[in-house]
Amino acid sequence: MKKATIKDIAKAAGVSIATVSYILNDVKTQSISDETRVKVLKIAQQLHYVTNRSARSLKLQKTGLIGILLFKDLEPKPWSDLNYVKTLYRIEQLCGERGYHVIFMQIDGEAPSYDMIRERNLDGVFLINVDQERFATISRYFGFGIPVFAVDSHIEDTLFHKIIPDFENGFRSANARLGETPEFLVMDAYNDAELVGIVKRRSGLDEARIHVYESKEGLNAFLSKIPAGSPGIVVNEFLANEVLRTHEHIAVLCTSHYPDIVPAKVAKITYELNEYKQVVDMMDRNIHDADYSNPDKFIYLSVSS
Amino acid sequence: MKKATIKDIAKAAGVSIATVSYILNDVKTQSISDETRVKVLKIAQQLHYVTNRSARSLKLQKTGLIGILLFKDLEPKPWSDLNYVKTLYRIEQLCGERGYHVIFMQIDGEAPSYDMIRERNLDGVFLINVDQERFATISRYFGFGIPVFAVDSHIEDTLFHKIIPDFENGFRSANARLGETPEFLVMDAYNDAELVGIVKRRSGLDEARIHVYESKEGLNAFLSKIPAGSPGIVVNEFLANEVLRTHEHIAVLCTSHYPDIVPAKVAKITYELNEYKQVVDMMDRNIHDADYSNPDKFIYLSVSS
DNA sequence: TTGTATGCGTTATCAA
DNA sequence: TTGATAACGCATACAA
Repeated sequence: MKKATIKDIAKAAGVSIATVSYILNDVKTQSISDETRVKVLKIAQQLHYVTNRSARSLKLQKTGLIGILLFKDLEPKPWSDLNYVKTLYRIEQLCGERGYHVIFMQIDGEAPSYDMIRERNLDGVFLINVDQERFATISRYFGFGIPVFAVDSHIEDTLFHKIIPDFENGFRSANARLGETPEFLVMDAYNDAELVGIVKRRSGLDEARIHVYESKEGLNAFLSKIPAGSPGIVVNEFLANEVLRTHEHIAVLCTSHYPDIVPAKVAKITYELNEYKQVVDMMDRNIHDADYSNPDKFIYLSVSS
Repeated sequence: MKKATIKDIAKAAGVSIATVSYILNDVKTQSISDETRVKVLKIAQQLHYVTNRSARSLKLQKTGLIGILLFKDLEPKPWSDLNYVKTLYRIEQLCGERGYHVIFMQIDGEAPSYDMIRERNLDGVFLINVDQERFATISRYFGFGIPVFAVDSHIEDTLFHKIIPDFENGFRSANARLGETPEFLVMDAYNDAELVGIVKRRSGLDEARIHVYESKEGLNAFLSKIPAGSPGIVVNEFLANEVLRTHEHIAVLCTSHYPDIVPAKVAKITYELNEYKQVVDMMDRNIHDADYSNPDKFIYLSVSS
């Protein structure tokens, strides 16, 4: 049993292909008699018609496809997957609500091929965890006006949009929750040196008081030099439990969106995933109006209240 | 700057469209002079030509698209995401190596729309965590000969392939590692009642000695009735740490592929993700030879040695 | 209010 | 060894 096409519907209804297309797409500039409209719609349903996206894409030069490219960590941390998957879920859901379908692809190894992006004619792209170097390579593959968003990455580039947690307000809230000025900061290494620098600067703490996580041993060595009871801040909830063994007076910035793993009594700053709604809307507009350009190149995930 | 097409190459090279297509696709039945071949290939590269998959799909009636549909849990557990994402990564990678692209979609809510499957003409589909009921609905959407694989689900259906951990050998290894007969079993509730039943039966333990996890409180109530020191088995590494507080003599079946979260001293049974290679190969063959049919409807992830 | 005809970029059949 | 050309299924400008 082959799939029904517009032609099949037209034949069954005794009308032309064009008429069927008008009705199915609800084209406003055409006026169709109610009689033929209901007839065609009914037959379409009977034949289980669905539109063939390959054909439609070819015709419209729009595929309705969004790429989510995940750049794998060089040395993966157990928790990074959780962060990424949460982002993936959120974006997929929002794209789905707007009628887009999502192509998911991991970027791995030294010389990955980005052909997919051009072969599939993606309407928009999200890059998760991209670092500066690979970004330079990949950015040559589009820039033909398709909207690109970098998530959890900091890119020195004025052309593309970036989405990162609002560290500035995050630290402000953390300080407020601590009640006193923090004396140390423990943070994740991320994938990208730029992003680490940003977090460091936003924290307002001296370099000497900041520890970038590499290993449990390194972290413990750092903590052993901090007097017990000193107030501190931890960026990334997955590092919090380790710190809590020795230092209880901390506030945690839950940048991985899994606050539940931190004990309830600890001060937690969580982030909204709601900003992605704006982001996907922005992308949507960008796709429809080729000349739409938005000056907000930075989108910050806001601190939950 | 518009994207170059075969036509552009043909014009630039002074040959016909057909010739270019033959060369690019390396069609064996055609013989092409070396001269034109290198000329065309060179121009194609200069123009940064990539094939337009919409057009190719339309013509070939094959899209090179594999769907991975993730059925969200009704009450999600924090660890289930980790399991799913691991599977997603693995399948995407294997599909990518074989030239397929992956469409990822979450299935959620009461009345999800499965139109994507038919609109995009997927070449193959993986269902993750599907339950019996939704499977019945979705199975009507294909069955037009496209290969379907159910992962981490147990479906009463002889038409489709299922992939689940090899519980039988898992329990056998666990028993061996314990050194004595286990006296209790703690396991995850999964999404699907069928799968729970399977695990229970394979364990060989009485119903009264089996606890299906619902909440921490329930688990602790169950454990409080088990004498300390009794040997037991835990299915799913994410439950292990909770059990370990009171019962140390356990063996853990790491069905979520994150064995690292369990302390090193504990007996762990891990599963291979290698079987997915066979699975994707099977799918690949299925796609190319429409009449290929494989009798092995069950694929078990094997226990690591 | 409806129909005809063209083209989107490919692949593949047949002819040259 | 190459080239015209007909589909694939759809959307739409233009005719009727």
